[in-house]
Amino acid sequence: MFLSLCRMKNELSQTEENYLKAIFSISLSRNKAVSTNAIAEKLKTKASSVTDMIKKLSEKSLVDYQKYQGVLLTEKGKKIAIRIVRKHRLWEVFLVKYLNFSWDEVHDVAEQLEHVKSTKLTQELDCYLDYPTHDPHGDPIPDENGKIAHHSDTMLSSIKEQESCIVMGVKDSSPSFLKYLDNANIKLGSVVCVLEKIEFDDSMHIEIGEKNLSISHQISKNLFVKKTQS
Amino acid sequence: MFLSLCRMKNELSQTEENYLKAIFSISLSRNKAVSTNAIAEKLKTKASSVTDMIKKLSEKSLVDYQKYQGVLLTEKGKKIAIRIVRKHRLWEVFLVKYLNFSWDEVHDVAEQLEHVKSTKLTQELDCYLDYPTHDPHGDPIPDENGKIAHHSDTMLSSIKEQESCIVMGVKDSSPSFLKYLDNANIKLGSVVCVLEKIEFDDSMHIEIGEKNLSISHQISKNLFVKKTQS
DNA sequence: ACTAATTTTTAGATATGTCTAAAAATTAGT
DNA sequence: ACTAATTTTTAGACATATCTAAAAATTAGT
Repeated sequence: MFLSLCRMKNELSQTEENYLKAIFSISLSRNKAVSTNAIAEKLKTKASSVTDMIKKLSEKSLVDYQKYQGVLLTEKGKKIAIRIVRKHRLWEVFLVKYLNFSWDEVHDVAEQLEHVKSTKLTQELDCYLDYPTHDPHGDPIPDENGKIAHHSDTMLSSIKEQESCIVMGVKDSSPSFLKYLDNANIKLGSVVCVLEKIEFDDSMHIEIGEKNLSISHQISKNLFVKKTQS
Repeated sequence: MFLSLCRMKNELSQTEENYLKAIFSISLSRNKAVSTNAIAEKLKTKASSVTDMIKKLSEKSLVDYQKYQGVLLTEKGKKIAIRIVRKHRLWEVFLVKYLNFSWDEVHDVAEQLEHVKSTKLTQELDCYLDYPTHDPHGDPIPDENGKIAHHSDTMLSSIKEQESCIVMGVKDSSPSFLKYLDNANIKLGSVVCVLEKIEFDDSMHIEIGEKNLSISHQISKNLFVKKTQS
């Protein structure tokens, strides 16, 4: 018996899945071929390891690859990547909704849960959670067919003085940022009014839930918002 | 960097965890050192692979091992094995209770979920499920400190004519057996009355929920029961 | 107690995924 | 356009976990 179980069942290893996810995630921002270095940085590994893995994924027709030219996911690869993102975000919803996790705690556990293989599990979880469209950070959850509701792309930093908006998601979901938001009582759905913008450092004064607050540019440029229709 | 992530965090690989679980499971029935062959058979691998892994586990003080003499779990190893069993069974309860899995479908998925590492996850899941004491097959779920409620050890086959009992668990939890039970409407908690025992083939006629049924010895010797106090 | 059968271990390979260091190709600066 | 800097790939190792085949130890039969 020379084939591993993964190969026999046509299943991917966790590592392979993580590479696909990383390539998918990077190609969302820059829309051209993804560089070896970018993948290495994302996965905290070395470029040489990435080259090796890319060759393997290329042989499985999950990525299009030409030496020195970076990679792009094939349709097949993209489908798998989206399926993993879907599972990751569904589990995040589950952890927050039912298991008392806060939004800064879910990531590491969801990173593990996303690799559990069972179509029924994903479907039933989706149903149990009542088909959520967004995860606890406001990121959209792909549906069963891989369709992704597109994200708000307006940042709080671009809102003008005296305008109001609703917090739709976070661009940075590092625990430190999320804890800051918790502390400032900024949540998904919070209504924010921009009172004053300081030209000097791009910070702004905002009103949120009866309270006034000063936030740095670093904060405002990491919050996705939707302008309120007035 | 020569140490893998697992080693740095003092975490075990899924394979190592599966070996501990297998050794634990085997040592429950025969209470002496567990043979290399028995482990190999349980894990569907080769004796030589088992020897290699045992050496590794022995170096980590998870098993006591002497060449040619089989292995026993150390306290530390046993603790870890029990923790994995606990996680496995909690997930089984979750899958049946909330995700519409039947008792013959849960095993493979739970085998994957049991390796997810997060103390908080296990604790919160336990709480969410309302601290169940038994999994869907009637097997006891170890508590947070590793205490295991001991299992009923009476088999239906040992019940005398005209005596009644309650189904407490299954010894064999293969899908085919579980599907048979579903079909015959035999569940955990079902009240069974033994009407007649056939000496020739050890089969028996039973009454279950207003209906009469004939079951083979193969069935009756795989059902754990508790005699009803009358 | 001595052979025979079985079990267990060792030795040497294979496959996956990683790394370092050096070579090759690409991109950027003048 | 030509060097210099950067990026990417190759080559060779290493660690984990597996296997086959052969050797060693144990157990069982007479």
